[in-house]
Amino acid sequence: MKTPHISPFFARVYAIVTQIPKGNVATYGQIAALAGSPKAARAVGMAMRTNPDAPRVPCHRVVASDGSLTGYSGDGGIEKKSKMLIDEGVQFLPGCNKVDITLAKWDGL
DNA sequence: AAACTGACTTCTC
DNA sequence: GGAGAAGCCAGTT
Repeated sequence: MKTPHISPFFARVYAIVTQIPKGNVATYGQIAALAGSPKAARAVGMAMRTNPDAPRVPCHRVVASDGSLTGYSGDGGIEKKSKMLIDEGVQFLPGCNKVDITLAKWDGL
């Protein structure tokens, strides 16, 4: 693996996202807190948008604070993202295009 | 070096 | 309950 010229914060975020267990999801705020700044949710989102290691970083496991799927520059957009989460075993709220963060939120190890 | 932008979060109406 | 505005962090231009 090559060393992409990314800032340490980005690397930290990617590491955290990569460590999210299957069937669970994490919020941007949670990742930001683990990265060292609980209010850097926006920066975390930017890291996902940059996503230099798309297949390596399960950015689809990262959702908003209320479980809403946001962003996803990949193919299919939110639709594809929700589909992947369902395939991973993440519970979704009925009638809403959001994940059941109440049950699927990552413990943060 | 300064200003703008962005896949966020939270409060208030 | 839904919509709008403000605040925050880090990166990019």
